Amino acid sequence: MPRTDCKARMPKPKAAAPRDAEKTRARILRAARNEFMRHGYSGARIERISRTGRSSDRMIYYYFGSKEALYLDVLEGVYAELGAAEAELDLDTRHPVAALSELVTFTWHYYLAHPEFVALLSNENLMRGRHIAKSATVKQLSRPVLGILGTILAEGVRQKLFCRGLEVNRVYLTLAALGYFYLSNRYTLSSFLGTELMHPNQCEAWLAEIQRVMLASVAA
Amino acid sequence: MPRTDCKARMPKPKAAAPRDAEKTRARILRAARNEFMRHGYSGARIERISRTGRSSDRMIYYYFGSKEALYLDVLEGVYAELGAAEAELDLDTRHPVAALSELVTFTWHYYLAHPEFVALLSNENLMRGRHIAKSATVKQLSRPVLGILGTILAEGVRQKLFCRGLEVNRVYLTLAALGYFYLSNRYTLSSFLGTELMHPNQCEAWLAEIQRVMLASVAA
Amino acid sequence: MPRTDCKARMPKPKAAAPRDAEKTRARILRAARNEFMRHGYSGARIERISRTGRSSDRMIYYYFGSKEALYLDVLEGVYAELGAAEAELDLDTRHPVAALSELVTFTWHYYLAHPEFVALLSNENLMRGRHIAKSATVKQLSRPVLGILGTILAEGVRQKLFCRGLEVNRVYLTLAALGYFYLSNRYTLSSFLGTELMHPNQCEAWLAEIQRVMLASVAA
Amino acid sequence: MPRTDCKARMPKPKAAAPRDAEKTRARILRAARNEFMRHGYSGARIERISRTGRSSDRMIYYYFGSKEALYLDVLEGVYAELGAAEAELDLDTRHPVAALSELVTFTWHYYLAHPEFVALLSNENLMRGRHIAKSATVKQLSRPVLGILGTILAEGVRQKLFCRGLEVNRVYLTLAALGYFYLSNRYTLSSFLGTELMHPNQCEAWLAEIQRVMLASVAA
DNA sequence: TATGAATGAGAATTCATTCAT
DNA sequence: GATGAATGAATTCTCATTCAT
Repeated sequence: MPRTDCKARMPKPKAAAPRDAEKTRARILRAARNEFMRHGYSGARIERISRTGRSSDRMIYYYFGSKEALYLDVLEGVYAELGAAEAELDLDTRHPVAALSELVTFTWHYYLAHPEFVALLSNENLMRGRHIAKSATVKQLSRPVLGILGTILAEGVRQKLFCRGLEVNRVYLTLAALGYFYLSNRYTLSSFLGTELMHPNQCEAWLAEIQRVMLASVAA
Repeated sequence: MPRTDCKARMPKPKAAAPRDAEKTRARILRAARNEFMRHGYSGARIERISRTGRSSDRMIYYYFGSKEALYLDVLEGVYAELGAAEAELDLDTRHPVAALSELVTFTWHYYLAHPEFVALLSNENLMRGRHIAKSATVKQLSRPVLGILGTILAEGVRQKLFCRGLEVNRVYLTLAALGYFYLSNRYTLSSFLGTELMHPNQCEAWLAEIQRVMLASVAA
Repeated sequence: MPRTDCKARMPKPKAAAPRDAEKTRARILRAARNEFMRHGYSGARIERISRTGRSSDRMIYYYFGSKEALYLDVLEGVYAELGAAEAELDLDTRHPVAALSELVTFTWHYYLAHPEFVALLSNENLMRGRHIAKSATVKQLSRPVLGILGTILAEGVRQKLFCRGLEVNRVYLTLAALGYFYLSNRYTLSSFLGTELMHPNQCEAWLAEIQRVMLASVAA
Repeated sequence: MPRTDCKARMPKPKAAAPRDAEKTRARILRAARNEFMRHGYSGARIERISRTGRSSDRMIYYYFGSKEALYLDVLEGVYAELGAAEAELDLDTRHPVAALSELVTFTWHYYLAHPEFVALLSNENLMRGRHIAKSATVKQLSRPVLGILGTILAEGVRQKLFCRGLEVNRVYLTLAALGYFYLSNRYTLSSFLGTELMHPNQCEAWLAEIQRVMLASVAA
């Protein structure tokens, strides 16, 4: 039982006394996002969050009320950001192949750049969507991506580039699955496949593969 | 007083105290698998496991030594079972399309029938593969599937049914991703897509879609 | 209902929950010292400490982090107190015999008045100095006694009262051994010798004996 | 939380199946002596004893009944051995100085060769002689040393080599203290004095010092 | 004579949360 | 808006000990 870190309260370390509600709240939220990503809901520790966020346990309760509420806030934030990013997508649906390709790229890069999104979603699913079911906010968040994809597919069919009978939900599922799974399961996959999946070259190659598969699967 | 049924009860009212090491160990293991699946590593409770397994906390430590060791044992078991199932696959590689299709079906049904496999793998990845990295056993387990798939692809190319340049790892990733993601993320997906993904019809339809995508992606 | 004395009691019937960190910490430390003295490290119980210290198990971890850290804190405190007491010694080294005699008396009385010092040291030695080795603090504590004794001996030699060739370390060892052993081993000794060693008369007599032996052993 | 040693019960390691009551008992006793020496009563672990003694927890209860009874057995053994060794002392009391010197040497070497004696006695004292008080056996054990020492002192006085008025108990206490303390407190002393007390040279020198002090303290 | 399985009481430690200022 | 002190209910794990064979 080595004494690596000293957990005992020492008299007044006093590092930063913010006095700025917004910033404190934001720091906590950022720290929480990181903590929940790394450890999941059960594994996350209030104390670690408050420490990382240079605040105190007490403040977390002051601002968020409970661990669960904080978690929900994080979750909603992560969803909202994705929604916002999707809303900014400006695809030229007149060129369905290019548009689809761009959508694939966007999705992949989003997952890649937002590991916390992937981790939090996986965690939420592990908990059988317990929190997401509760969140009114998440349900109201617009996820325009299905609409966009629908438009692309329709135009593709009209231009006889894409085959008929494509279901937007299924195409989206394929698109998401190919990007998400590669990242969410990278640890066990690396071990199984013996490849360093996160190496930039590998990532690029995988994006190309997703593109290839997606196009093949919708092609007329 | 609790209900006393016809047969006279001896002074030991204990639920079950069988002097059978193998069975006790197995019951604990089964209970643990279920608990870790439902709650992840951190959320799992030793006490719940011992209760479900009709044993005691103490016996868990007697047989497994620690929560972590128990978790590892569960993980290894789940892996070993998949390996064994894959080893029993008997595909006729002379017909590559049918063989690939069967492999897809097998994989999908395996995930579907073994939610604990999906959940435990997701959890392990959430923990950044911490435990799997430690397990010598898991690394030694044979996963013959890559070999099988390689043979199928080679034969497909030889018969000019499949396109050249396919990488077995990537094809496998696609195959796994399409099945795994649908199930691992069903809660958030259901909420987002507004579909009841686990309805048998939906499941069947999704298997058909995986088949379609897979074939399209390897077709010559 | 517990006795309600004249002053009206607020809803908190708790024994003592003083919002005074210093006092709480001190109470715990005192209780711990007592507990470790009585039962040694392994035998000591966190729960007993928290009860005696009118606090809670939780607070012990709040302030000290672990049982081991608490033990170390106690040990350091006990050492520090001895160091402080030695530092206050004001011996007139011009009269070496009297000074030595006073030092003997001081040491004996210190051991006698601080059974926790004797017990904790014995316990620490039983554990092969495991904790003391870790403690940076203990090593830095000044124990001026060797210096003082050195001066006394030198002056005694100069005045031809003490014999030449005395080694300060050995003289100190003798001095300490004679006092310490009598107290540390009093239970087995009482049983063996059939004397009530802790009777005040016996104690006084033993001090006289130490004086006699010490003087005889340094006399010219 | 590293998994250094595997504490889980593995199916049948089966190393040695003694089938010799006496030997098994003896092995357990030896292991117990070692364990109690190293860890004290509270710190000692039945399981470690059974492992070291190549037996099982169950056997300890079979032969000794309880941890406490085992401890007592060890304690009594250690005392009995000392008594036996003292009984074998064959000092020529006609030469009191030489005889005293021999007794000193014997005592010192006994302590040096039997660290378990020193440790167990210290531990017993830490527990305020709780067990020794209970043991009828220990009380009956003859410790002839006081008689021997008495004879030596009387003869020394008769030969005008030793001073009058010496009390055998006190002389014995001095003798024991000087040897015992050096060894029992060697860890804290080493740290304080900065000497490697257990180095053979140091040990020899200390024996010489004890001789010197003893002679000086009894000399006429 | 021996053993593996089982147990209950307790041990240290953790954690989210609330109180008082 | 902020903080340090305090808490109670768990939670993992340990330990001496007994049961059944």
